[in-house]
Amino acid sequence: MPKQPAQLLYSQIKTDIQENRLPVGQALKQEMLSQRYNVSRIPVRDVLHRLKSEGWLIPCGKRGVMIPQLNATEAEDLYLMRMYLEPLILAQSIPNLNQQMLGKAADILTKLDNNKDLSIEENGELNWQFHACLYEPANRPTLFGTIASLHQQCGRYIGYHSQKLQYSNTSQDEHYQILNAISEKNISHAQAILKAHIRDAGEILVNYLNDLE
Amino acid sequence: MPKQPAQLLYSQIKTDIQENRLPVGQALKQEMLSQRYNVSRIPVRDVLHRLKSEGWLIPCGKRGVMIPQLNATEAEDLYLMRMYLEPLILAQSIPNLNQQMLGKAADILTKLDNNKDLSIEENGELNWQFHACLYEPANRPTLFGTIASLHQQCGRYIGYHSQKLQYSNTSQDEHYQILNAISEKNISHAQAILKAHIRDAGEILVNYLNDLE
DNA sequence: ATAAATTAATTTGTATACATTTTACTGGTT
DNA sequence: AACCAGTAAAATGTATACAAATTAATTTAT
Repeated sequence: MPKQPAQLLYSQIKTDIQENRLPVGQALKQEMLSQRYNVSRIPVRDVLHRLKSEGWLIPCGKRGVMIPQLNATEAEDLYLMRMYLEPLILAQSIPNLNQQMLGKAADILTKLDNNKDLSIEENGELNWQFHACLYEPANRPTLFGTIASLHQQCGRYIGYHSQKLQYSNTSQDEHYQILNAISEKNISHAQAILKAHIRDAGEILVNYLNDLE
Repeated sequence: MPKQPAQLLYSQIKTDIQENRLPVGQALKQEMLSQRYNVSRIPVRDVLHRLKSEGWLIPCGKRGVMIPQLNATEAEDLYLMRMYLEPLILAQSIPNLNQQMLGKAADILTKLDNNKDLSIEENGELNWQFHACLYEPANRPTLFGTIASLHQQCGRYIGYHSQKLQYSNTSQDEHYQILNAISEKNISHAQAILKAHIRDAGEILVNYLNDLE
């Protein structure tokens, strides 16, 4: 999908952060990265700034940036926000949802069921696409954008630990339940299941992160 | 406060957007901006990217950016999110709040009362400082960061129209009510007032924006 | 005359070179 | 031995120059 060289660099660095191939907790040197990926420092700087604004990097010292340690409180915050914002947009989406969109969502779930051996990123991407196609009909670009950004940030946590977390089975069950409630246009029920779905995933992740120490 | 040249550029461009000194709805040319502010295109590019990620600019065509038209739906989304997120962080903050912090908040309200002829930015900045000093004790950097970003984006709307909106009086009343509920450690009451406070401000703004057409 | 295609222009993206700032180190003093 | 100052090294920020891409204008064909 990404064709421009800088877009590629962005994906590469993000993946390398997600899979722990870059040093955590110490300043990332632009020179080092530009050599590693064979580009000049200019696109590196662009990407670092972008990743910082997206929460993948945090300030380090007066000017630098670094990869933040995984942190249970941050994960808790991310899921807390999702818990409250996603039911909001779902409520606005349901009146606009048609059969075609429900079908599209169902197809994504089928894909998740069938391809059991998806890579971390592919799995996360499909999961997001499912949620996204439920939310897009709401026609709320700003709300949608914030939610998308929260999902992105969750990706940093999910990605690396998904092997150990493996809550995908119960997660899929809940996905189907949400879809059922939506097709019945039962807004408050759909909201409740969605909220519980996010809370469950968040709790598992937060507990896991707390057990690391 | 901003000392580095690029930080200055960032503030300048943002202010010029807020006060309508730059063309809305058409591509912002890097060359034009670099001449206007007497810097090279490199820092201009940095600032444009940053402002885009913060919602002050949106994509325009395949590569450019532009200043988005003020939009009632966006304003509604921003206030909707604040309505749900700020009570969350307030609940986590109240147990940690001490007298000193309450005093600091009260001082800010006094400043808002006394200096009736504050500039748009100063007023908005004080308003944010009041909210921020209530939320910081929660020790929730991620949640806090998202809320701060939402306030920033609201600034684009408030700033330009605050003369005509002038809801500052009722807004100040609510500020004091919130502070009272907090000092009594009545979490749910404080949350309810805060939520109503945000809803009121949002409704006034959204109605105003809708009347523009 | 309108629409498609090719070419010219404008505009953005990237590399290299240089200036400024920050960080690390060395040497001297208490 | 610890701490501060001053200097050297490293890293980031910025300017200029050039390449790639997009947008516009012009030409050509139907």
